[in-house]
Amino acid sequence: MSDLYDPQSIEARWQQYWRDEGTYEVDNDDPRPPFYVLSMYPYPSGPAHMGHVRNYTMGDLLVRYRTMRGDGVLSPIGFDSFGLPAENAAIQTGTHPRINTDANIEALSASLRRIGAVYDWRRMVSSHDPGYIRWTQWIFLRFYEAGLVYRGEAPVNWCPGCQTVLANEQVLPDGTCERSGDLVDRRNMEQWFYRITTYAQELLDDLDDLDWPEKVKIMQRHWIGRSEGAEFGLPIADADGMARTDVEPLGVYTTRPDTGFGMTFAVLSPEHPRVDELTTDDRRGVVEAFRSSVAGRSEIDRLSTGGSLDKRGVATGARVVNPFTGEAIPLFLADYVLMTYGTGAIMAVPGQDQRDWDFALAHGCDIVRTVQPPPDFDGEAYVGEGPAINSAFLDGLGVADAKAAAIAWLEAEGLGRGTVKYRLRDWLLSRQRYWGCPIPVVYCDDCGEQPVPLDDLPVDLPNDVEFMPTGRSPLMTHEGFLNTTCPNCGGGARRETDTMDTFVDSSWYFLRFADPWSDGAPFTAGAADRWLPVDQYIGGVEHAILHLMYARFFTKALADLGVAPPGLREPFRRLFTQGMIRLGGTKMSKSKGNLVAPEEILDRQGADALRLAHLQVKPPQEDVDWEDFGIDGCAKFLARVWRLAVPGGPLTADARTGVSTDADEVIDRETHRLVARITDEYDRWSYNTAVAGFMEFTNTLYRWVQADDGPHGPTLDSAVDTLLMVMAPAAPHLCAELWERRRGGHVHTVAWPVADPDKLVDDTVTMIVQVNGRVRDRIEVPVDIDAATAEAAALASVRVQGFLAGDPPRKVIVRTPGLVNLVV
RNA sequence: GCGGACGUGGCGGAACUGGCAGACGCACCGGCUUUAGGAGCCGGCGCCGAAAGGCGUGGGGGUUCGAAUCCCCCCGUCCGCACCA
Repeated sequence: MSDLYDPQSIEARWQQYWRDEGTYEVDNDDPRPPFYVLSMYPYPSGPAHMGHVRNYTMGDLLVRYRTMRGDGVLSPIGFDSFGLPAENAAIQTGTHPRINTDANIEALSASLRRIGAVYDWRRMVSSHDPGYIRWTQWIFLRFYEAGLVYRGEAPVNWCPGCQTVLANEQVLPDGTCERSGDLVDRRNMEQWFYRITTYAQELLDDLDDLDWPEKVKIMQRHWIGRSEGAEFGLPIADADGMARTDVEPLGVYTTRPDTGFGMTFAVLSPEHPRVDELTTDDRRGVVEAFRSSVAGRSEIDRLSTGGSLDKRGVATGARVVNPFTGEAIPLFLADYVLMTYGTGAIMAVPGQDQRDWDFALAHGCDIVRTVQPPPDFDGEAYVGEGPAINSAFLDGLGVADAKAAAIAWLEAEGLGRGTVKYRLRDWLLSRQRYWGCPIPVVYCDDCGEQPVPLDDLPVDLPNDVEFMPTGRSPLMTHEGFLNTTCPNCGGGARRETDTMDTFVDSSWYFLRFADPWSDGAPFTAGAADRWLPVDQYIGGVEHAILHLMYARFFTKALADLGVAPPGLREPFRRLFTQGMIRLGGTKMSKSKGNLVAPEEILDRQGADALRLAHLQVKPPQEDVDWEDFGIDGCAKFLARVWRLAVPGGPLTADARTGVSTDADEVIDRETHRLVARITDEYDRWSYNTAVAGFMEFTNTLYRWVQADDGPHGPTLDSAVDTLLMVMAPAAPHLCAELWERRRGGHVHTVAWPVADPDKLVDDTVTMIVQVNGRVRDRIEVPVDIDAATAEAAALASVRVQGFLAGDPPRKVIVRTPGLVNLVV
């Protein structure tokens, strides 16, 4: 063994040790208090990139720290191994996705080990394991049985590049696919959905109690988009403008029922089922032309076009009756009214809605204000608070009161009712691709749609497939897969060829980790009860909506079905979102080709230096530029610790005399302060300052070691040992190696040190003396100094007297023992 | 447009509850080691000023004995969401 710091040799050795010894394996009957640390399920794209390193370094630090604190820490790992990249690669190279995926999992696993991240590898799962597929399908079928899955025709987002449909969440604001970047178009297709909207209210309410970044909670609230309003009918008007009683009224939804008296027209979505019925013959041609011009456009395109409103809507020729005023008002179609929100029809109130205002001007409709704007208001539509006007029985009421009164009136008249709507829509889970979890349903000519019996799971993917350059799923033409028997009648049937969105796989993996050996259920409720919810979940903010919302839905649904413990309402108690790594000002990503490979750094400076650099460079939750990383500085620091701590080294304590000096007391206090400080910083994710703490303490030790009147050997030894303990979660290899050489045994299994509170305060402190808030002197005083003595000491200062100019201070503020402020 | 985060030396950042602004690191400068250093150790390092001292946390105002921190207005950067009825 060399006495020089040689990360390569020690890191490989300890990585092997942790694996061989099973140091971080934890059983479900472990007597220690359970603590579940989880980093987000990675997609295995090959060796780890810097983003992985950052994520898994944070997680690993916590795993090791909590273990030293005495917890039985569950630290599992698995791989989100289904998905398009592997299938696209298969299309290009002809290699089956399973082969690439397995190789990538191996590569990523090796990377994680190389950065020193430790897991209970016995619990590893991958989405494409038949044993995992089985339970993903089992959950689907249980949801199916419970009515949480349905198949329905719906306008969907079709990505021509991916040859599949996408969930709304997977379409970017500019209307392109988040994966391929292709422009998504809109078509009607028969698809599978998870009924996530059943849980909309609970998903919203339960956010309040989660210890998550406020930013993520706000994003989720917005995505769920609860709104309160009223739904009511607009009677269809006859030629005289009178309400017809022989035709169903047109249902509209509004959040502003208080402005009903200002409704001067109404607007229908172009795909509304009643367009044909209501359009008058003279308008039919124009309406049809408008409808077909809108038909091909994606929802996002329709909602984000800024074009002038006269082109974006047409009159139907029909009129409806405003039930508030009894007047007949025109009915239009407009592209921005969507069939998928509310009732697909709106009442338009130009006085209180700018878009309606603009539309009214473009189409010659009346404008009536029903909320009194303030005197200085010079805008057009007024959306603020104010008393109702021109509104009969609502006049004078504020917005909230007027809303309530309007709803009460609608209900009393039998016209409508108060309602709550959500922006959240059901989760479209089917994908027309091969490399995903097959949807376990068959279609029988006689019995129709039939779920696959639970005992027949898993429905696995056939391996003998050919990938077409078109991207069309090979399942659609694979006779062996397609042909099956009906579980109901035993006759011939065809399998569903759609597979599941990969977000399904990541919606329950954290539960499987609790008991991956379970063979009678996806996990045992007891194990889930023990470990869940995850005490600390760690990942990227890019999953703020999709993954986290879906996982929350699954957890709630599984609990309600009795699969998960009934009290388990949320999967992740605490969430930490770490920042991303940029290079040259842009996000590092494979597609941008600006990746910095961790391997070179691991080869040269080692895993501990890379980990430390990630921790030190910035607060963990912030984005960071790769240019700002100080790997060399961290490597240099680690070598400094090595020289200080390695037995027989140039600076180690055994070279010193055994004579105790005053320095012993000082260094002992410093050591206790270090423990208190690092413990606090670890607890609040202040890893960058923790690294500063290691460095400061090391600098202090260096000065003492080289001082003539420094501490004696045992005191210094104890200080160095403590440094190794508190650094062990951050730089595990170096600390394990030095600890073993100095003390024997394993630093990661010793108890976390505890600071003696008495040693955290000195007998004296430096008291600041200010004159008019400016620091003028510093005086060393006893910690228990009283106010009068402190004031006297401040006034006695010669430096201070120079600023008082002989006059007594007008006012004296004393904050013992730290500060005296003299005001003149 | 709406929502959020943020703005501190040459650079990344620190200052947790209103009380020493600039910890720690990088870069730079100097010294030591008989000095081969891209090694090691020690020291310096906000700006102006010879000094005393003054000025300093994006800009402007305010609260306070005291503000990087709290309040108001403005400017700028980044990130979400975006014609949702």
